[in-house]
Amino acid sequence: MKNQEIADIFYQTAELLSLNAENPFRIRAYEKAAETIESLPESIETILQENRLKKIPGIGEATAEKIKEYIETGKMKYFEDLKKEYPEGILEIMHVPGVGPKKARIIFDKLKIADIKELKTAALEGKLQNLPGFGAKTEQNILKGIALKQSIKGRTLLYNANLVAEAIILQLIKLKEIKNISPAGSLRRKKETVGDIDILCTVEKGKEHHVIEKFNSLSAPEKVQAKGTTKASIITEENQQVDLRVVEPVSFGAALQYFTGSKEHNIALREIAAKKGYILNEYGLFKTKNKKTPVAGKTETEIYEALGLQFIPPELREDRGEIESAQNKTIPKLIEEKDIRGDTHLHTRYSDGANTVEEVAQKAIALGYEWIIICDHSQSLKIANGVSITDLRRKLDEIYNYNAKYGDIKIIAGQEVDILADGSLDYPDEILKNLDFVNVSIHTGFKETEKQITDRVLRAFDNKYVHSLSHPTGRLIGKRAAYAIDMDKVLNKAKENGIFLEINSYPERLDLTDIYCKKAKDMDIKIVIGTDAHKVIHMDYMHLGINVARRGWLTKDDVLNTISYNELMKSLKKRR
DNA sequence: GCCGTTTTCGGCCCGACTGTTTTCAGTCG
Repeated sequence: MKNQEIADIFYQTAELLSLNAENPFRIRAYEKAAETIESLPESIETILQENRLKKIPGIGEATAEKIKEYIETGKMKYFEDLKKEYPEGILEIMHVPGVGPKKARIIFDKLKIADIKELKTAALEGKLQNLPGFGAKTEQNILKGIALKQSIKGRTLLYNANLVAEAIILQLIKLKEIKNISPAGSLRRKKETVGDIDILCTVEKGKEHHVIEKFNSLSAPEKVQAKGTTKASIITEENQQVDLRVVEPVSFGAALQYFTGSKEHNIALREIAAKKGYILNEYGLFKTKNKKTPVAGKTETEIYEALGLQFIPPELREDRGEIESAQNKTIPKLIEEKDIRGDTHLHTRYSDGANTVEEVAQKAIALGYEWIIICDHSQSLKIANGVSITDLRRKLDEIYNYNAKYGDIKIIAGQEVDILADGSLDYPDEILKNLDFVNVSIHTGFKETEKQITDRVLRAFDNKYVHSLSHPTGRLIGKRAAYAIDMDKVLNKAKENGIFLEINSYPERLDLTDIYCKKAKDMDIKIVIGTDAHKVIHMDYMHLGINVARRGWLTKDDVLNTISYNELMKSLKKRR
């Protein structure tokens, strides 16, 4: 799949064009093409082969040609030529907070500075403040920006960002001036990683500064990035940037909508507003001719309704078809936490889990579950204390006895079975057939070619005892890329053989991703959500899997965790 | 560069904050 490579080239093309002060809409067109390609659920090579490039919204004559050229030759001449105009480090300079294309260009043109190191030296020597449009303050801010860039985290796992946001909201909510408070931005959209944390609150007019002051006091004074009457920005101890926006209660819905984004979703929404003779901003929806009295603004729902749209859940707001769907009133009722009746992927002490079968069962009861599936690692995975055949028999006995003795929860006997190098499974069929649930996965050979890995998985799918593929792409967010796997082929075979795909809820996995969930749904492939808990406390990660499912447009009916024990057992026996 | 039941040419989302300026450009989200 060359999707990401091509998207990255288009992103960089846009940045280079911005240095040249190109037509901003042309720049935006490249960005839009990049965003679209990045979130395609199929390989762009396939789309090219089938001559469908120009059917993709945002891809036109020029970008289609460039994609074709890149796939066929491995190069894109237009981009290569643009790159030659500047030294490599210039984009890095442009990424310093406070420096954009205009300033980067001046720095390069006037001082021939080509990387961050030189930029820092020049700032320390006072060489920047005399540049046109620069001053002493700009120079200091650039130094601060360089330090910030080096210290601040990139994107943070959703799970961790949530903890930071919750702590701040807990502090702010004590203020009596605050009427409403809510996370916004990618945090509210439940994106798998979060850049800046956005928090929105409403405050009666005239009292904003109390709130802003309190917010700014939550970080070291020198880490306050901005403070106005409606907006402030700090860096927390965890080096996490947090932005607070303050609006009046009458604008809560409009502001929540606006600051939740995504940018692309909002742009599309405002285009619709303009066509209907409205203007949409963070204060409300207004008639173009009367910008004083809003038509809507208190709630998000009334804004969407005024635009002729169904309410769109935040998780879907990525401009990936949700607006058309809302126009046609076909936004699905997304799965919710309360729909969940069980967890499909739990480890115990039989392999590398910290708790006993009984402890896991007790936690599941506390969560209100009806059933759980215990899936420990299989025998060859020594590093995770994979379960030998002898121990597996003991485990099955224990589960059988538990179920016979207690009626409080149904424990289903499963295993997470390794797919070996040749695509065979880590237990023989006569063992597999005793398991109620066989969840296969890859833990070895991450560096193999796409064909090798894909073939292993496809061969595993041919085993009639297999039910599900766990963490299908193997990625660890921020640590390890997905292994090379042809997801189109995997999805097709899963469809053909009735194999389920797992959303692994572990904070750094979240694998399947939202995009493939949507694709699986469209192909009518069922999804299972497993927390992959290695301690009972990890069983609380279920909501993270649900976030992914919701971002992937999944309803209750698309996910097997929502069905009863009897229905589940019936569907597990289908293939055998 | 993309796009089209108001258009194949002329549009393309909107506002806050900061710093360098004397009314606005650049950056950011």
